[in-house]
Amino acid sequence: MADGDTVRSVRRALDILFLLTDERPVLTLTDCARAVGLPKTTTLRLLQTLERTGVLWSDNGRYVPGPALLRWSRIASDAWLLPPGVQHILDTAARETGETVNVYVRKGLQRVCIAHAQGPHSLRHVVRVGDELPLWAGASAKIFLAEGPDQLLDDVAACSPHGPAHRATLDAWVADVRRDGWAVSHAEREDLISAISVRIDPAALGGVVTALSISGPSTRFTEAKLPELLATLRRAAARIAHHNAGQSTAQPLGITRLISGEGAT
Amino acid sequence: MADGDTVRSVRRALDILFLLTDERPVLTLTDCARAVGLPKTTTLRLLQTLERTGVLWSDNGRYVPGPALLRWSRIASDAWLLPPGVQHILDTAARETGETVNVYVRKGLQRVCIAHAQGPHSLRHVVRVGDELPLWAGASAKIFLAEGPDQLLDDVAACSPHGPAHRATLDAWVADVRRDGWAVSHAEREDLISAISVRIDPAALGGVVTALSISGPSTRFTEAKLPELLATLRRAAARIAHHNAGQSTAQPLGITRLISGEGAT
DNA sequence: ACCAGAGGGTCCGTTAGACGGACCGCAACA
DNA sequence: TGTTGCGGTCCGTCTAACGGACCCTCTGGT
Repeated sequence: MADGDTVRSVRRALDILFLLTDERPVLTLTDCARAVGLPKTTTLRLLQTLERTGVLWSDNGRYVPGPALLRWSRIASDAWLLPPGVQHILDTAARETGETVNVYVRKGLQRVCIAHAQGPHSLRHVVRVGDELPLWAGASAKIFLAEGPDQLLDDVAACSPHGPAHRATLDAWVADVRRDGWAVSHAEREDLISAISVRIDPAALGGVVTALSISGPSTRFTEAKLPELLATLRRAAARIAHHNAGQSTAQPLGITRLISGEGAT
Repeated sequence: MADGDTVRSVRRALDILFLLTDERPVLTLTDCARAVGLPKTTTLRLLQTLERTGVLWSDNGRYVPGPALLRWSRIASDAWLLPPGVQHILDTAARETGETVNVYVRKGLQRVCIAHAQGPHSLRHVVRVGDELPLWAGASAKIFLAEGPDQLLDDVAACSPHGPAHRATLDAWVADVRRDGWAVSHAEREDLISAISVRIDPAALGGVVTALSISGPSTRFTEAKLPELLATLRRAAARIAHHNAGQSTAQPLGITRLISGEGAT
């Protein structure tokens, strides 16, 4: 499936929707057009389409998130077993440590951020929900590698920028994680960034392997600080597991098998 | 702006996304194709487009909500000043009364459901987030009419199925709401359905006029039951207002002026 | 009062890209 | 071993998305 096998106008419409951020939840025609690099006419037509379907609301040329997004919000949170209370747990951990807290799941040879909270530090590591990161580096990547089959290690090594020789490193990481129950990374994927990660009990999340991580500038992730970060991390992971176990109304969702399923995208 | 001024393929893609519901968060190609009435080929192309952008995830022909929906979830909730805790308040009210609880805002000559919770009764009134209802009938409609300018009453009466003569009824309703602070409706818009509604303090919601309502089969909305329902409703409205006032980090959002702005769609 | 500039929105001829019928391969089932 | 139902691919047709030119309004400047 080449990229051209997708519908251009739909891609463009989604590009526009992706312009929405926490910081700028209001779009204007000209801003959109500039940002997505399309003529105003085309942009307007897409915005109007989004508006008429309730995805956006508009008035006087200002476009804001519409109720359709709220509808999907509910469905998506349920499907991902991320009830509202989980966000509060993440926020707490972010406040306690001052750093960025992220939740990842694996999708094929990538890990995807499905929830996050940011601490107060002005120098912070920013990963947004939906962002995809590789598996060949990073603290949470190691969690997934340790859970996956050997085949996964082969596949990841194969597509690693360090080449197939990276496989030995992966094996060492996996051994560490299996021994310690947690993982740390310093400037592996990106300079200056460190992270520490643990697994959330999959039993509480429909069997989906999920990694919880705290990340930030390496200068704040010293050996001396790690135990404290790890403690916060473990506490948060336990609270999430407990929180979900509480409302065990959680039916076996389609997503369960889906995410754990193999097969590189 | 005629309907033809919107992009067909985008409309179709959104139609597919609207197939997602709480009950059926997993889509398959053939199901979608049947539901939206399109050839499999076209449907597949749209699904693939949604998948490649992270809006859906797929594996073995099963499509589930993707992380992009989670990303928007966050943004939409913030923009609408509906932090996670609000849902819990609605759920509580739904459990206490056994009925359906809805939150509406006005958009032009319509009211739109922006949040809801369902009670345990198997016979229940179902309104989903994003659904648009008219202003010429219904308990929460009366709340909005009482808040709006006289012009609004004219416009609503003009498009009412009861004809312009309906204007007198609207005036009477408005007088009732302004006197009592709440509204009730019995089988006004739809047979067998009753509802009771109050206003949530706009000050807590960025100045947006918002109606909170409880609705269900008329047989359960007897005169004797109304005081109890009203008490629950008022308590929930106060809790929501208080909850939002608490986290008054709520910056003045774009949506604020937008929703309160006049102008029929 | 007048102009300049920017922004939202409309019109319409062109053509590229979305469309969908025919087809394939696979798995379950009889 | 034929049949059905499903997810997915191919490719010629033609429609519907595109975008340049244009208009209107509002705002700020002088």
